[in-house]
Amino acid sequence: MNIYDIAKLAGVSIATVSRVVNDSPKVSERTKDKVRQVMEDNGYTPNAFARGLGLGSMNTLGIVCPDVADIYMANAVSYLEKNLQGYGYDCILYCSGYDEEDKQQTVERILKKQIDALIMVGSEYTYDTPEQNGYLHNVAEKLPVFLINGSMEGSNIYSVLADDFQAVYDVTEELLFTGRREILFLSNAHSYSAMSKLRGYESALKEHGIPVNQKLILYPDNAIYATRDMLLRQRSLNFDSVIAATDELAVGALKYIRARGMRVPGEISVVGYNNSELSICCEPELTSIDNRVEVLCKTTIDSIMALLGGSTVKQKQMVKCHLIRRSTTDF
Amino acid sequence: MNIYDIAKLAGVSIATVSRVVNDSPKVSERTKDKVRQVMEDNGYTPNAFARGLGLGSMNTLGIVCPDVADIYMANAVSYLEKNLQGYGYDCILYCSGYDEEDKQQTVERILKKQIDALIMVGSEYTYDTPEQNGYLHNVAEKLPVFLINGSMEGSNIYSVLADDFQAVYDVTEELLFTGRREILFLSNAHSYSAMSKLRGYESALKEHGIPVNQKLILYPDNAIYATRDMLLRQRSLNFDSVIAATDELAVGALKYIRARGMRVPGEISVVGYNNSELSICCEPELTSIDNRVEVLCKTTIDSIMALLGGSTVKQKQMVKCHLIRRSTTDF
DNA sequence: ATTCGGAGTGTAAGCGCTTACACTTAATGT
DNA sequence: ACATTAAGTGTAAGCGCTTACACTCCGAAT
Repeated sequence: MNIYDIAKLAGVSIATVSRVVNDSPKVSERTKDKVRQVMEDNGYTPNAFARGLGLGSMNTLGIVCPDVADIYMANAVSYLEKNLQGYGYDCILYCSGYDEEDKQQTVERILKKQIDALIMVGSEYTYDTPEQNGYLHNVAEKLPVFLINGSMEGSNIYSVLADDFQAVYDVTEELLFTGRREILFLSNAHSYSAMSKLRGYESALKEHGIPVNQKLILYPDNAIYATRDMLLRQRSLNFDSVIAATDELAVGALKYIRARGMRVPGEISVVGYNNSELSICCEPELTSIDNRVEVLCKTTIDSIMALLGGSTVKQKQMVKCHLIRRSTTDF
Repeated sequence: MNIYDIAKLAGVSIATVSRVVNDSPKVSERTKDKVRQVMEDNGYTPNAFARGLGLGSMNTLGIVCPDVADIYMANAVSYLEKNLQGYGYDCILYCSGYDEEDKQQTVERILKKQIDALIMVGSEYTYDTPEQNGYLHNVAEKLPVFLINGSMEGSNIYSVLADDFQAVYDVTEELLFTGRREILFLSNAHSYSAMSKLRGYESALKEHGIPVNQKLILYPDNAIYATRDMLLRQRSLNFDSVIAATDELAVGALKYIRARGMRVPGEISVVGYNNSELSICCEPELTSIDNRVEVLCKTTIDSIMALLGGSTVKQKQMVKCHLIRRSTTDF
């Protein structure tokens, strides 16, 4: 059943059928009704490939993230998909993995699809050196690339970032104000946002004349047990508070603290990041920095729509984080 | 830059270029190398729409779930996407919401895309009456539909289910064996798998001569605080154990129990469902039924590939659950 | 009465690819 | 030496749609 069949059945030309499908104002209401009836009666759906060929677009975006199983990314993807619907866009999801090679391979796959724009969720897609940049620039040559929490210079590349630096700077200060001096920093990776957080931590310490102790900066795998076990393996590690780059890391720290029989926040304060479901699941409930995925995603969507609509768009936008105070801190 | 340009530059016909793109054995290696070189030099990517038009497929599947922000579904989607990659399939993700109307609308959107098969994650896509069936059958007329945790009769519809009935039956028995008699059952919905779980609970009680107390069957929203608060609102609710249809509900129960100052599992045992990250995040760590998303998804993928490969496939397959024993039960 | 213009519709030329079929070589068998 | 075949390549006809352009009406303007 194709456009010719419908045209024949409705007694019109294919051009008219096409116009009805696209709700062109050039067709009289009477004709529209007639054609629509025939389409409905025959369960006709226009062939998307053919439309894509003719129109040059199938109204599809790509969303890439290292892994949707990660709560944070799942939230982002969920928000993006649900809100892109309203604009008539569908989303192809790519889980690229964390591995450089896999990420590149994912990009190859994406290039083969005819996508209108690409959204990359996660600071894992930030690169400093030109060689690393390479593959993303290849993509950007063909379609606009939007980085959420990632940052990269380049034409056709746009980033929306949380102000992680400031958020960690501020919370570090708060910990200092409540008398904490040995603040353990748990990072999840060497990604852009992880680095921003770390710099926020270091800057605040320096600002207040506290030397940065490298032993207090750890990089466990981003999982609860992995973090707990790594901490348990450390010999003679003393700290009176923890800032973690994700809630998983923070909960891992809580598990460690519990294993050592210490009190939270009495002996050790803990601050998590992302304000995920984990932060209200654990005991005591976790003070966590909310980097507001929804706002990040909303901003990104607005930019995409503006760009696809022909407007020009800011290449870099920043969103403030919020500190959500719960029971693992005494401020 | 299209196939004609490449053909001209390589000094061959477009048929040959096409054959090279599709790695046809009918082209000599020498010609392949030459054409590939030209393609590479010019950064040529075949137009996916045109290929789709010609081939009748773009190797794309649809994945629908109510909401990827839900950890359980995020895990499923993640597994599906990562493993479908290897077969050369990309996935369009649809978050349908829980609302009937929204689900229907999602299906409309899906029908407009040219997809090879549809995977629906979640028992929310189960229907008993023919009228409700309607819209899913419409889809199934056009492409094969695979339900993960859903169940529906119909041609071109395939379901892969966890044996939730047996899992809950068994764990209910275990609770009875350890002397529990007032088992609170927390359900998340009236979906198919939720019903299976409930029937498992009721059957086990009946089997052991314990009357089913309807007051002990509750349906909170599937969120931690919502569950806790609902329990706090109940007057004179006594129970010595909890079986929850999700980990969120179970953690909500834990929060309630803590708020009431009771001990787990001493005074109250708790069993969750899905064995998600939450179950190792909370305190004490949660005994949870693992319905093995990976196995469900793996089974589904195998079925899809078999079907698309032309084989016939079982319309209904069942996967056994595993009980993961942690600290909220004393068995 | 005649011209003009706009509304509605049809014709046909793409869009960029796949592939059946035809064709050209060159190798093989007799 | 000639028929036969296989391997490699080209030609052209789709695939199902969009849309520029042409055309036909018919009412309004002259």
